[in-house]
Amino acid sequence: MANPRKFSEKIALHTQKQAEETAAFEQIMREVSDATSKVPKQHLLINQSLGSYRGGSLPNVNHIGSNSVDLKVGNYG
Amino acid sequence: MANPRKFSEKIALHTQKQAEETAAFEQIMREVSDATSKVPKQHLLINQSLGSYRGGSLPNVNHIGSNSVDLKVGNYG
Amino acid sequence: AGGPIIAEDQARKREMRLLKNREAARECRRKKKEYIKCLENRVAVLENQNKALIEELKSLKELYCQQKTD
Amino acid sequence: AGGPIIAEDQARKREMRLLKNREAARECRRKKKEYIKCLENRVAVLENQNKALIEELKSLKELYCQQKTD
DNA sequence: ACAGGCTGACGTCAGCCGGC
DNA sequence: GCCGGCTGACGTCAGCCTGT
Repeated sequence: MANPRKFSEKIALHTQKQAEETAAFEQIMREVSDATSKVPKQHLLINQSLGSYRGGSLPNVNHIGSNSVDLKVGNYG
Repeated sequence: MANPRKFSEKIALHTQKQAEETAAFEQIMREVSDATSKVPKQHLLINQSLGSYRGGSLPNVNHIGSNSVDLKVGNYG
Repeated sequence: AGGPIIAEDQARKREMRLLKNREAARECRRKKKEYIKCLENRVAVLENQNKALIEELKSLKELYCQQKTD
Repeated sequence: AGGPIIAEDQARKREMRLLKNREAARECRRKKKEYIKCLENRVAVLENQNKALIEELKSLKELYCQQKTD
């Protein structure tokens, strides 16, 4: 049941899990972003220029004909 | 070069990446654990009983003959 | 007699089975290939999310430690 | 004449190629199967690490927000 | 029970690419 | 150049599982 024989069901399970995990990932990223955007106390300092840089290059599985979806992560700044 | 033809090289690349990512994962987990173990200010309250519970069931790819290694994550409490 | 006629039917039955299984094998290979692509893509996505989560954890930890010294 | 002898050599050459390719195909199928298992196991590991990182991020965020109200 | 759909494994052919 | 190792794709056989 957890490991079906048909490839269609395996693909369906993986796409479903990927959708759920991506939703949870984006949710926690937004929550942390919202929590850190509210300045700690009343300091009001703009110290968010460096330290939160997200600019990694994407793994790029096949580079052509790989039907890759949702490979890059958004910028939750 | 990034996508070899031989299966041996593909497996080697994946195992290498997995080792690096596991090392980075364990390192950041230890760092966060050490940072949170030092009590904030001088409150000295033991409020770490609930909220940091890590006891998820493991995905269990094949349950037999899957040669799974490093499937479970450690408890960095 | 009716012997050769029955033999012809069995031969056609066999060819039908082979034809069906031929097309099924093609579709099965296609699905298997698609499944491998799905796994590779899923690995890439999880890899990026892991890196992003680690970076976010580092940033939040630094913020937490900095604020703890106040 | 030497015609049949050359034909025998070519036949043995062919059988040798077929035998070699036979064993190579078996090993290739084995490696492919092992590669798929590797991918599935890697997905499972990344999945667990992802969940653990998200939980750690939640806990640290709560600690950060709680301390921010002091 | 029995037929049919999918898949695992086999052997073969064709093709790519690195080394001689 | 050409030759040999690996792999992609094919058709076939055997086997499992489900629906009838």
